[in-house]
Amino acid sequence: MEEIETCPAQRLLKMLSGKWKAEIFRLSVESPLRFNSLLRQIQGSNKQSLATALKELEEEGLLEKTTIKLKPLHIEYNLTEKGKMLIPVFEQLEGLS
Amino acid sequence: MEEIETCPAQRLLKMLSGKWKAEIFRLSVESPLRFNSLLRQIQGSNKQSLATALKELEEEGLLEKTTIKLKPLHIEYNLTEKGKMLIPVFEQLEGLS
DNA sequence: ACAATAAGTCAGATTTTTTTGACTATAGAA
DNA sequence: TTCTATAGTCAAAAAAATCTGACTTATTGT
Repeated sequence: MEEIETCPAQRLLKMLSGKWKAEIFRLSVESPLRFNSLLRQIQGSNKQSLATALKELEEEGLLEKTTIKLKPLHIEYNLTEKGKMLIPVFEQLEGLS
Repeated sequence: MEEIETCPAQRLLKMLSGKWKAEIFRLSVESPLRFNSLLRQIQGSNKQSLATALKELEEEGLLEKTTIKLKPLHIEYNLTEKGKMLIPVFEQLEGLS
């Protein structure tokens, strides 16, 4: 079903809607993310949902996935430039609470 | 099921999540809202969903419902002070798109 | 008096999101 | 070589959100 976009902020809001995305985003501001640590950090969450959220955040261009080819060869998710542009919005939001 | 709140911005984000809330919020910035007009303005929406969204926005303290006891006796929804505080967040969000 | 408009509610159906549990593939440690 | 960790995927189930259509009650307009 095609959704027409009427409200300009809606797209951005939608980007961060979903049960775990805001939390993932917040943690990504602090440091690079790794799948299994996230799973442990965000209690109540589950693999599938995190995997989906990460994939979507990636598709939206807020996070980028990198394979670190060092010592213990692993995968990292980092905020992109676009993602970083959202930080002030979050800060403002937090200022209101 | 009890949800624990970890991310500070999450509550605010949740306030405006839901298919129609952002749009309703945006329209409320422009002028007071009336149920049936909203229903006509927001194409694709439906009574039930709008009723629920309005009720929730009210509970969250972003909108307030007033019965206008004049000429054609009707009901209006207006942004509260709290609601108005969110305007700059929306503006910032729109600036990014 | 009669029809229309406003502002809903209610139950049930449909859709979307989120969760569960089982399973996979690769790397490193003991 | 066996065990553990990482980083997932897949199908199915469960839960949450949204939509539909019928119905309501009060107020206006004709």
